[in-house]
Amino acid sequence: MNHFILSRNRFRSFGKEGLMNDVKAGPEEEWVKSGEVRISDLAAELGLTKGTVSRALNGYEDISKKTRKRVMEAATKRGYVPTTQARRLAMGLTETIGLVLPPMPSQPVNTFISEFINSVSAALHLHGYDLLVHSANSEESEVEPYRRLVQSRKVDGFIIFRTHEKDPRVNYLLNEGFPFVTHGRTARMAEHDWFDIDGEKAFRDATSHLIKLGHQRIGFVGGGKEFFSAQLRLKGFRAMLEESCLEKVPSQEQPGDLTGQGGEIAAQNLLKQTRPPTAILCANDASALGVMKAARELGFNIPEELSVIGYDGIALGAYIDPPLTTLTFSIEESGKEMVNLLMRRLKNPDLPIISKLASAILKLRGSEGPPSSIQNKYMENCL
Amino acid sequence: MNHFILSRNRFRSFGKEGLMNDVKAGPEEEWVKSGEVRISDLAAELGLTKGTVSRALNGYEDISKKTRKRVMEAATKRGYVPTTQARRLAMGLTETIGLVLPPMPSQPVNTFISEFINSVSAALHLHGYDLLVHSANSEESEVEPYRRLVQSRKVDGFIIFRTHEKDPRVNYLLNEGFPFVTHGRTARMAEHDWFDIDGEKAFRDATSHLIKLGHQRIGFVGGGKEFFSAQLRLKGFRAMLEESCLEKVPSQEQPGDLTGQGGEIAAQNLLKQTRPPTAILCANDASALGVMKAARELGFNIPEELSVIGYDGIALGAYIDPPLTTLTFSIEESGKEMVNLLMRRLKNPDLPIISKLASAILKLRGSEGPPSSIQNKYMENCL
DNA sequence: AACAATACCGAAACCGGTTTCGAAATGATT
DNA sequence: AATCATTTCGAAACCGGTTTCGGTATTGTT
Repeated sequence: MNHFILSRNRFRSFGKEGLMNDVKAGPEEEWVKSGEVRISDLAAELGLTKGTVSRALNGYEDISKKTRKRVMEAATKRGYVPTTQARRLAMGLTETIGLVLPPMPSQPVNTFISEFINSVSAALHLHGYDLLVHSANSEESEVEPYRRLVQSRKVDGFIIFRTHEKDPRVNYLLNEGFPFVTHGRTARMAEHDWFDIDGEKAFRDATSHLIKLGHQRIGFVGGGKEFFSAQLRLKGFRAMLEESCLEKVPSQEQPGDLTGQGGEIAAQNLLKQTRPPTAILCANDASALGVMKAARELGFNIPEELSVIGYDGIALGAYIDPPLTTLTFSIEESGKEMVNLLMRRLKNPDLPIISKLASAILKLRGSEGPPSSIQNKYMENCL
Repeated sequence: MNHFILSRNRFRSFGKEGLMNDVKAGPEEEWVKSGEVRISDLAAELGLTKGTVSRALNGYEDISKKTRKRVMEAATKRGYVPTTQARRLAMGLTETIGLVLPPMPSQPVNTFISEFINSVSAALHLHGYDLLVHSANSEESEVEPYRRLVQSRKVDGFIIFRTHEKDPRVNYLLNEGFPFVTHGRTARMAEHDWFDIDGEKAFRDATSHLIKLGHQRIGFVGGGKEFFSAQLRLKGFRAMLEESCLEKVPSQEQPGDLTGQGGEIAAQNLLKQTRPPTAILCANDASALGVMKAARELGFNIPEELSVIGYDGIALGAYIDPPLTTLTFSIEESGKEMVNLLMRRLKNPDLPIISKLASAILKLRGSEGPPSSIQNKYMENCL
């Protein structure tokens, strides 16, 4: 339990001796406690200066093979691991990336986030970087956490997700010249690296799929105007309707908020109309679940009387009845790609902006099908 | 974009001047770029030494009110924020807590994790601590990430969740004398602080509820022997069966693995028996969803022919059909409590071990009900 | 053998803070 | 006014590394 105490200044004087006594030195001179040896200890033991030891360990060319070997062996034998804080201070970087969680909605249905954190963290680790996860306080401004992390120099860069079209976080970081990558596009996407899923194409595909099944009145549950991705999904939906010469009924586009509850409300609005849609596209799986719940309660059978398609591909969707058809993409790949973009930027801040657009695929699981009565008049007109 | 460069040694010489030129000094002497002023700059500006400035800012008693005020004002005016890395190095602590994510199962249904991270992160922030999230590589030993983080001194303590009865992480950290708190109990729980939900009582309650509804053959889908909490839940289940003089049929206890898929398999085993259970208790919600899926496919109506109860209270459970009855607890409270325990330990490593046991409550949502045919013979015998 | 080139390492500054210690300035006491 | 106690601050060490610079010792060249 002394680990914590030993590292404090006021007890510094006992530090070294206390350590020595504390160690049960085995017959082979083993050290049971690890991480308590400093570079100066190594240097003293080897009769070198700490500068030399440091250079030896870091592969500098001006160290002879012999001493390098000696240093290496002593280091592994003593279990030397450099103190991260000191190394980072000296090198002027934190080797840490910040990820700020959005304020949790009251109904968190976000299996996405944990998967995303996991993949980002794993990818960062390959580059020797750590992930600092910060939670956003819903009372303060959205940029406040970023500002704090930048000012206190706790991170070298950010990973931002759930972008808005006009994103204050992006504005702030661009203004500061601070490195970051977004998951999702913004109005200023030409000025920063980004990774995104082509939601527009995804929703074109999904809409097209529904149209081919014979649907003519298709509803849409969006994800809140503040999210740019939701806008793009709506755009794809509209574009495909237009292409197919289907009527664009404004009342069939509902806002939503990416939660189950939002989906519920949106579905009620859609289904209580005199001519309700025969299919509903949802901006994410959570709202799709809300839609399905509302539909059940209003007596709509899925998929016979109502087709539902979500977006995100959450695993849970496969376990409900009927299993949710959804647009999926690899979260793991997303995390990896974003980390790659960010690492590139950190290594060389002056490289040109790059971006990557991945595509979602439509995973048919059973919550969609042909409408009960098929009428082809519009189709014929168009083709 | 020069933020990154300026902080590097090789360009240090331009650093200061570069800053000054870079700043568009407003009429009121505003600094648009923040965080580029060091304590030595402040000291020079005020004609003080950095030691004095530091003590003034940190509220030492040996600084006159007048100079303290001068220093404070200059600090806020210049937007001075101490460089975290330097402060931490000097103080010998990292102000960072580590959280290692378990290797993600192929079917991640963990809305729990993101909520937990969120609440822990928020609670830590109140104490000025950061959260370092690390992902576990499934190929290496479970303790390896902890060892690395300890040796490189990246964190001051850990938050561990999903404990095992004999938990190698706990063993390692206890051996190192390194601070941590667990979410869940272990065989050595007398030696470390822990927070847990009383899963035993929760499952007694749930079982009791089912028995009162008239169920006599109740199945159980566990969570893998490796998780201590799953064991305790099983224990509560068994205890209540015993109390009620119901037969404890071994074949009605299935292992499971806390995933939807595991629940599916377990349910198939349970329901294909000649006398299948009329109710199934699940170690978590994810497996409950798997159970419901398998039940549907085998033609069991829920809740008429089969009652299902889960554990975790994930929000998604409310959106399926029927809504999942489950044992819930406040994840936010869990996070807060654990952080409190850990902070107490960090402040004073020698305090006695304490623990906190919270209780889950049974949230009835509709996936359980009386069995189709009620027989009371066992009940009578017992009472 | 004398000299230049190279390999190798020590000395010292530095990163940006915190904390200890002692000296000077101030105030209180006699 | 002299003495002593307090306030207040400067000087310097320190945390644990990294990196630059320069000086020997060694090697290579003619």
